[in-house]
Amino acid sequence: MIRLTNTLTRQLEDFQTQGDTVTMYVCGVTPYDSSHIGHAMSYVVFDVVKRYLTWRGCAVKHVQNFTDIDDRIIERANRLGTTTDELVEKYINMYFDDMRDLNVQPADVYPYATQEVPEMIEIIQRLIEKGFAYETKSTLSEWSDVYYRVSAKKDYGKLSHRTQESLMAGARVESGEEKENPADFALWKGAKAGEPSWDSPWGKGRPGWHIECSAMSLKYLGERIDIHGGGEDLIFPHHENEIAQTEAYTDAVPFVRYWLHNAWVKMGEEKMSKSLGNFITIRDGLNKVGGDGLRLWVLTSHYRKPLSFSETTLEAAKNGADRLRTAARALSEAGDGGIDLGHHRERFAAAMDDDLNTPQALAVLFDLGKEINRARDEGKGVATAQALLIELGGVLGLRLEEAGGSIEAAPFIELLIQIRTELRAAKQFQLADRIREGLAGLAITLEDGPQGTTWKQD
RNA sequence: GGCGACGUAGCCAAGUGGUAAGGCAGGGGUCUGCAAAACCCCCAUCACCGGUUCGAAUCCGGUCGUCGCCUCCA
Repeated sequence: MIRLTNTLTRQLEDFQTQGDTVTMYVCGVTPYDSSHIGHAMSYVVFDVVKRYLTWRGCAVKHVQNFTDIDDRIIERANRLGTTTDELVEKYINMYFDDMRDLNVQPADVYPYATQEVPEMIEIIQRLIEKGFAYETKSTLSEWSDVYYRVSAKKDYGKLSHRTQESLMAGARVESGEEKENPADFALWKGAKAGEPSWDSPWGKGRPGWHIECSAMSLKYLGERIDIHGGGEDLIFPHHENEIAQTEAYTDAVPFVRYWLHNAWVKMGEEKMSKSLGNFITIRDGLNKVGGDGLRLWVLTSHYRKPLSFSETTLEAAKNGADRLRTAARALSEAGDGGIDLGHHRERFAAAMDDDLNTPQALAVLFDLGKEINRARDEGKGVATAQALLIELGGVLGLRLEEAGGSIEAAPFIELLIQIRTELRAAKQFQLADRIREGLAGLAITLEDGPQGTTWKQD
């Protein structure tokens, strides 16, 4: 039985699906800049959720949005003298490149906020009709804003576990906004001069941030979904507001069965974030330690605990990934090496069942790797055990079967290895070493073993 | 101020009542043409104080410290 911590109840709950297919909605990025390794953490975590559920026999339908219109995008496009469309396209492409190299499986649908505006308008209209929203004149725009009326629903605050009173005390009101209540939030923003806008019953404007996820999850996954995920910092206000809107609109409660949130990446003692400027991009991380290295770094810590970033922890993860890869790839005859494979498989599943305890699951992989190495040193065939290591590593999204990096050069490397093997057999060690050193200069490491020579790319 | 999380070896990090997983780094060996890898061995009593218990890192109370959300944020 898989158990997950549900943010809504703050409890570890048994995971049960409502239908044949698990429906999962994950909040995507706002593509106005490169993604940093904090984003990598989130998408790796939910990729592992999906891979694990799939491994356990569930079909999963995964939807992830792109917020392709918002203040930051407009501001940045203006500053760079480009259009919001061009800016967004550039960073979405970059995002897909990052995810590909991180071995994150693509979502089934990637809706864009700007392409779902009619659906959002329909929801907003209905919310107004039902008394959950109201139109007001903004002093910043010639058109109207529409706000969600927080006081209209008594369970507002249930996800973040806050009372309406405490929220009203802390709420901020931008100048020019004409809200009934400081805690009310925008469903629709009247267009200011020069902003991209869409026609609506309230004039020209654009959707508020939260409404897109309500519209998209409804459209692509239905009124009740199994899993909704995202970073911890989205709990309030984003997900709180999503619940309010969606449940007010559909009356189907709960809108989401399991709310899952990952903690943040910390730089030293602080949270890594765009606004603090203390981030490193996914691309930088990939260049330093590769896809498996970066994934392993994320998964060595539990997803609900802050993840420590430093050059040292990143390097440690890379070295750990190399260790697993060595065990998985060493040449060997068929056989289980006398290792109890079922036991390792069960331990792995037990760790993952327990709220996705990836640190423990990884410990199982390292144990298995050690047993493989030991058995192989004793001359036993371990290919079957290696297949299990690769399979379980694959559940975590690791690509242990691959040499790492680009494999276009593989045939040439294999040829050099063959020549070097002949040179060594002829005791031409100087020439053999020149080949090894030359490859080392190209970031290719050769390792000689009883069964032959293997290589890996750093 | 409200809500929440955390404090485990040099570093990262599991473990939530029965005498501390795993990884990285480090030290010592074995193996190897050399190297790398691998293998073997070594390396903590869990922030502090008090309590409950036969027994606590794990439960309760308190102290100190750190961080997050409450405003855009994965």
